[in-house]
Amino acid sequence: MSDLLDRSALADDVLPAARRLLGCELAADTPQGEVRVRLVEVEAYRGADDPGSHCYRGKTARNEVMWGPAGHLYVYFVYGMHFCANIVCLQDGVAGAVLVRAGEVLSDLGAAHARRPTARGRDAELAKGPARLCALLGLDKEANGVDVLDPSSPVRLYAGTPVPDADVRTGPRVGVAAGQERPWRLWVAGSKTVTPYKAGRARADGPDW
DNA sequence: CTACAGATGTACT
DNA sequence: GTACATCTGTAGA
Repeated sequence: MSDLLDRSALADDVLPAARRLLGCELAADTPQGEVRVRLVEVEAYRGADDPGSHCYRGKTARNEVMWGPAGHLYVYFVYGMHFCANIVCLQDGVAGAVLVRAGEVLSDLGAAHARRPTARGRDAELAKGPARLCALLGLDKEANGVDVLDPSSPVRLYAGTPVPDADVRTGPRVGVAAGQERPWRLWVAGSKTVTPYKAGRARADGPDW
């Protein structure tokens, strides 16, 4: 058990925020009890200069919370089927968020498998991928805008155990215009729960953290 | 591993 | 209408 993450860890810029979110623990109340995961893969988005961001074209009803204060959830529905969750970063009025892409289950595995039968008993598939992680934690449009740094919220973000620099890997994003190859995807080396597809090539030499 | 079908919100033309 | 801006599950090799 650990304390909630400090909100200031998300305030400065999306890349250091993403770096800090690795190793944090996201917990949600579900009918099967509290489900908790350790974040092992994240991806940073910043509205102003990222064509891949939902906010690149400005504020809409859908992406509104991404423009708000840090520490809230931005949950959106995609492809008519799936939910994905971001943790909002930066100052109120500035669009930025970190997409949570994968996690390792820390809570009861039986309950987790009951929530995600399509994992077919494979622990590594419980929360591998942003929509799977949302399904596991029960995050849907009801969770949009929730403050995960409020201890009374149904979804909470704990500081967890920081990941050493030596274990952090970064990769360029794919499908983004040339010149945007900044290491905005970060993951924990060696985790079996990281989405391997669209493999941005791993690099141990990140920016100067 | 690769391929593609899935069911349908959101923002665009 | 159409593409999709952050996909998943299943089938088949």
